[in-house]
Amino acid sequence: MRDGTPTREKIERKAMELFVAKGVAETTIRDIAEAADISEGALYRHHRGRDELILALFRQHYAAFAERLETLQARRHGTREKLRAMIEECAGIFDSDPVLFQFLLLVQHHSMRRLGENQATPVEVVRRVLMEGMARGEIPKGDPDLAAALVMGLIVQPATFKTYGRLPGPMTPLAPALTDACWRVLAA
Amino acid sequence: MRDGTPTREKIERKAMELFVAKGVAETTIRDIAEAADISEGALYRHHRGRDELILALFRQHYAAFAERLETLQARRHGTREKLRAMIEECAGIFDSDPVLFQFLLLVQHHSMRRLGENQATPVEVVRRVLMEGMARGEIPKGDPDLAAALVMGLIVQPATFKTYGRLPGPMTPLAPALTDACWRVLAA
Amino acid sequence: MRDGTPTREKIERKAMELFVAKGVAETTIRDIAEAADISEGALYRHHRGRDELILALFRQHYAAFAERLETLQARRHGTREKLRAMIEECAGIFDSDPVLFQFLLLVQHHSMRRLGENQATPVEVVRRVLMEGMARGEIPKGDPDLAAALVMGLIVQPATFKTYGRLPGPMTPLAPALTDACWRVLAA
Amino acid sequence: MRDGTPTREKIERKAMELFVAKGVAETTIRDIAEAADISEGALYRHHRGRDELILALFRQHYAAFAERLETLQARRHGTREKLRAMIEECAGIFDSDPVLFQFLLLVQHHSMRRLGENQATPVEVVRRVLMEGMARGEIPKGDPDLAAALVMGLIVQPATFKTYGRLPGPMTPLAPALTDACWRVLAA
DNA sequence: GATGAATGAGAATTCATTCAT
DNA sequence: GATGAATGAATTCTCATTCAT
Repeated sequence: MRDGTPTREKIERKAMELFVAKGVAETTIRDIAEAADISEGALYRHHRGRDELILALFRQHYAAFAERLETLQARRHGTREKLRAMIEECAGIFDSDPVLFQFLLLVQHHSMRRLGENQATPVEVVRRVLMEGMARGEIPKGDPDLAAALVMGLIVQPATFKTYGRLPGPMTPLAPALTDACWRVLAA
Repeated sequence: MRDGTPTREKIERKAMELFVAKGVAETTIRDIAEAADISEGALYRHHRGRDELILALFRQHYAAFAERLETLQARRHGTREKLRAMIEECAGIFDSDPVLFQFLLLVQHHSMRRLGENQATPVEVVRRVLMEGMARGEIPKGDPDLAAALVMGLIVQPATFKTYGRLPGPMTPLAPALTDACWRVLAA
Repeated sequence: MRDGTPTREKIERKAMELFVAKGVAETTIRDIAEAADISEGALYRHHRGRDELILALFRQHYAAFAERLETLQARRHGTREKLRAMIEECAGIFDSDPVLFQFLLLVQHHSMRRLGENQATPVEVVRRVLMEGMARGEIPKGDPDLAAALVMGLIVQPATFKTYGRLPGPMTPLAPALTDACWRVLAA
Repeated sequence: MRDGTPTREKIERKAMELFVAKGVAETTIRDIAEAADISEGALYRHHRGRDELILALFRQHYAAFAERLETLQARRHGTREKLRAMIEECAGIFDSDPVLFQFLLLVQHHSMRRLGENQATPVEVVRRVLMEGMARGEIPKGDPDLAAALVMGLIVQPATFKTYGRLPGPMTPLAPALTDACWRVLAA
């Protein structure tokens, strides 16, 4: 019997590419089916519908991304070192799989509202690292949510600039500078 | 004699509210007409079509916003002071007209690609301020685009957090802290 | 401005004809639009969707039918006379608007489940007339629901036979015989 | 060695249940396959297709039902006794296999049109019994089709009421009353 | 000037049936 | 013999835009 797994993967990969390239709302089922080289109807064997596909895609990668960051930070010691590792990872993903990165960080708004409470998120990981850093006295005490917002801003916005061509080249070489920037902001 | 302007303004205001609340793609002409309390057909007396409405809305406010920042910064002396004034202005808009702020900074991506080269943008203003600061030696020389990205990130991301309820309260009280953060990041 | 009422009426009349001729499930929106000589989309200005159209059609005529029976029976005195009038009315409708009659009595099953408690129904009218007849001692006391079922069966089944061609000719000439039959069944 | 028959029977039984519960048009191949715990494809090993399944189901049970009635009536003497036996049988089926009864008498309309001329039907049996009763002078002469319609109505409508919960309890206790009612109607 | 009915071009979805494994 | 993935043709529904009144 035919195995549907490769098809499912192709659908999801192509869907993500289209979402990033054209926008989620602008991408139709037909677009996806065409890109994945299957019929429109076939898509429904793998996902209940358009919305479910988007959400599944988002949840799945968002959670995986959060987990990668979590694993990385857990292996390091010291807030600065943890931050450095996470930023490097972000930059690495941006360079090796820009579609994924953009999908997670730029396409997100609509999906975020449906994520549910106990979904692991990259923001949560960052926030926790910073809170623990504050607890250990490595960075001055303050609002951990604000701190997380600042760190996220220092990562996401350069990525956005790169996406729109305002900043050239890969992101990885920028990682040390971003880590420095974060540190300066935090080490008030 | 009635003036068509109030209707036009009502359309645009309601459209913006809907774009922010539901998303641009998810907002229909019918939604807008209903919210503005006019018929669908009447909308076409004020705007050529849906796309034109969106673009007009965006261009108009984006340019006005850029101009406000430009005026503000021109009146100040010193990069830090200019930055402070611009951040305070952003925070003020966020607090007094959150719909506008969100429309400009969060709903934007799709429109941005069609903005055309010579459209004045807030990012341009920030970038120029930073470049001049570098030229005058007030901040260390570096990539002005990267510097602009970092500053924008430190403003936009906290705003995003506030929008999604991750950070409570108004934005204005945060302005000094954000200015500080920017300064630390820039004053490498 | 164009008045949509004639269109709405045309849609509903043609829909009913098709429902009776082909069956509800077998009738598509396209069928209806074609028969009513409008575009498919236009249908949605008049009804929220297919299901709502069916239900509206059913409720509206079912209630009107119940009301006609109610008015008729209220004007008469004596259970037998009331029954006679109602049966004559049914036969009259069957002959003058067979589509309506068939729609109400044959197409109904699915809709009946969604009718809601306080919907007036022909069955209720018949049941009440019989119950009052029992109270007044005009017919022997018994289960009014069973009595209503028997009366309905004596009307509906001949109508069904006529519909399928098993019984020829119009229904009105049959009315006296049906009234007699009802009376015999009830006057146990 | 496994026999394919149980599977076929399971398919047909589940299909009938679904047809009665949801309606014929609303029941999909997938529904049936799921209920019968087989794959969609496997269904086509037992039936040429959906329509064929429905028709087979109907023909088979309709004919069997007619035959049961025929056998029963043939064993009895006197029209009234024959009627009594048939009504008791109907009530018995209604109580022991309500799904079958409903399928045959309530879900039928669409299938009936395709039944073909020489298909044995319960209505035919009833009609013949009544015609013979008229010939033998046991009941007054009249239109045998009308008589059959009246008898059918007195059976089917109470069953319908029971199905929709308007009449409570099993049907068998009602059989004598229904036989009486038929007799009164016929013995004009 | 305004209205909202109507159009027409998709969009998502469903589903009987076929077919590779 | 069985499976369930894939197809393709409908089907329902949406919506920007036009147009008669």
